[in-house]
Amino acid sequence: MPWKGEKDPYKIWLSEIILQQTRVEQGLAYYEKFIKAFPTIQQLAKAPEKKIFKLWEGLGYYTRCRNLMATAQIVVNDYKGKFPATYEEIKKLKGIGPYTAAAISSFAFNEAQAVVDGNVQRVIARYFGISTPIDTTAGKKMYQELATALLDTEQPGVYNQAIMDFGAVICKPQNPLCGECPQQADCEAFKHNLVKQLPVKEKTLAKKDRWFYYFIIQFQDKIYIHQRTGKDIWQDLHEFALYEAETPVQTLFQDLPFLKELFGKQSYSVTHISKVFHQQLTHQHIHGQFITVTTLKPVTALKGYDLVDKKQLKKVAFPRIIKSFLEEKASLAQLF
DNA sequence: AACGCGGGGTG
DNA sequence: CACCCAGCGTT
Repeated sequence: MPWKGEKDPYKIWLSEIILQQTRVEQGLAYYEKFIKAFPTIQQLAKAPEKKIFKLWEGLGYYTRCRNLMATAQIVVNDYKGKFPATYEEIKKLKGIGPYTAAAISSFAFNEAQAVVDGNVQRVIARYFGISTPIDTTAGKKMYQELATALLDTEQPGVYNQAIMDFGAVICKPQNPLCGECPQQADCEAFKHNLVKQLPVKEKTLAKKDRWFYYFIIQFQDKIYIHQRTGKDIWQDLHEFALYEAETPVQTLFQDLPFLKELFGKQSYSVTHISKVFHQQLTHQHIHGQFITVTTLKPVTALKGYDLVDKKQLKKVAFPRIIKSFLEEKASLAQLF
């Protein structure tokens, strides 16, 4: 992995933000794209938002991207482009919590801060046979304290790297390699046959279904899109005119009140209806359908929307379900 | 303290 | 299908 042994705090920071709740194999290509496009934090700081979002497209947890841009600005403007060098200063930056601050300060500056991520929690819970849930305040405090006590303060960076690698390679979530584990004899979970049950997590959230109907409103060779705001999913990504329903729509699309209100007395025609697309999020299942509507005049009721040429769509960052639709053969045929 | 945020791999 | 991933910010 290109960030192993890396000492440039910019590169370490970028890799750690990308890797938050993200598998190394998934994040690697994004890291390489970003480093290639923005070799320094100065170049990242002056890049247009749109370009950065487009590079982040598909990676998920999009507030990470906005925080990335904010932190690049802060480092360039308030720290003269030099990344702050202590845990406390680093942790003040946007999108950087205890884990990321510990990672950057130990890897780049050799500060004695213990990283606690999912790997470390799992290793500690098993090794010491601790059943305190990892997703509670008491649990987080306990694992952080233990990790801090275990830290090799002479070489914190190497130690942090090692315990995370150990968790990722040997002490894996499922089917850990206890047979070849050098710590087997001292592992409380192994002794008591509790490896499979540790670590303990307290809450499991229910998954909910949502039905999204995207109206691709075409006027000449242009389509209305807007950027999502608010606290819902896909923060800052773009989308078409959205009608969300709590249950699947049963009526004919051309009769939908949503459309009638949008167009008022203006005429419109539904020219294409896509199949139903699906996107699985961690706690939501999105059912999405795309309805193409053609009109001869601009739609004044679409406030906050941009009328964008179809050819420009490839420069815009969309959620995966919209990207899937745009890349599907039938969609390409009817839209372009 | 509880909750929400993505997309993808694994068994 | 359930689980989890080099977590964080908001309420």
